[in-house]
Amino acid sequence: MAKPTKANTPITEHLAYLLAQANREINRQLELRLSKEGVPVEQWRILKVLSDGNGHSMGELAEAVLLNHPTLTKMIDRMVSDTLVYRLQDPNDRRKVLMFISDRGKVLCKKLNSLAVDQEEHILESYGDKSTSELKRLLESLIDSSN
Amino acid sequence: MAKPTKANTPITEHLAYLLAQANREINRQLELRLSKEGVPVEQWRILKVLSDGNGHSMGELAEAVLLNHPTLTKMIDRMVSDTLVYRLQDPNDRRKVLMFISDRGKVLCKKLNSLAVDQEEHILESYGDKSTSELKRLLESLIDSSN
DNA sequence: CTTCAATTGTTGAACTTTCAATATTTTCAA
DNA sequence: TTGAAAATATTGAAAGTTCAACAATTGAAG
Repeated sequence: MAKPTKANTPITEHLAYLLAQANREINRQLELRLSKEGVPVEQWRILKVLSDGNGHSMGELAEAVLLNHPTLTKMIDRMVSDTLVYRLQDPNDRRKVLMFISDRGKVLCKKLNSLAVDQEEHILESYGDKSTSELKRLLESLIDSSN
Repeated sequence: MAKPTKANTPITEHLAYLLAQANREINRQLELRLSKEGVPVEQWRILKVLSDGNGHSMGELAEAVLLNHPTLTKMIDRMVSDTLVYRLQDPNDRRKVLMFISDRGKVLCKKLNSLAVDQEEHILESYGDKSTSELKRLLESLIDSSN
């Protein structure tokens, strides 16, 4: 008889797959709401990170919004065109560029936040308070354990 | 005093963000392993779904491997070129195309499976048995509750 | 039956992302 | 202090994805 292994496990039982599936679904829902303002999820993330009012370098920002470097550069180009954010050279380290949110960006970010909160509330309703916070806890700890 | 809201919640506390972050990290690890065989994660998923030996229509497959339709068509084009899979018209419904895995595809799939199992075991080690199964359970139930 | 709507899959154009190479500035060791 | 290595951001070409339109087939209502 063959040795029992995990090799033939259906794909739906792999953690990597479940994460991809859940992410896809939740992201789709969020995308749908944000599309009311014509903004991709990544731009919302950028605005949200910048909305502390401080300057953030491109590297820092790329890490925070889960984009790699060249992709972020080009997305920021678009957002600068839309005057949602602007660039300033870092006076302390002239290799760096510091990104700031504009007034227009702040206004948009507020609208987006409330659309996103809508979604979180919708999830809470169908999925439950307890499951949600437990899931968040486990995800955080998974991320920690992966570094 | 301003009404307390969730609007200013840091992005790192949103479920959508945590999912994206965890997915990105786990996916990156898997990608790294599969790159030993020069295969993207999506192709592994396709091979795995087809490795039941049955024919699967493009629509069914797209759903299962989390790709949208045109993207799958073009990825399958590449895999047909690499003779990992092949197309047959469905005799019962000639709108449909049925995809099958080739022998070469089966051999490759086996190698990929063991690379993926490696990863799952690595996660189990650092993250723990209990957390992993609990996380899987919660993800499944989140996906269920989103339909 | 016949015709019109729905389903299934592909295609081409537009857009986005990625990889590798580049330019600039800073760091640090000799 | 100088020169090599590291860090930071951008660019251009190649590759991939997406959107909208299309083609083919089936289903179903009149």
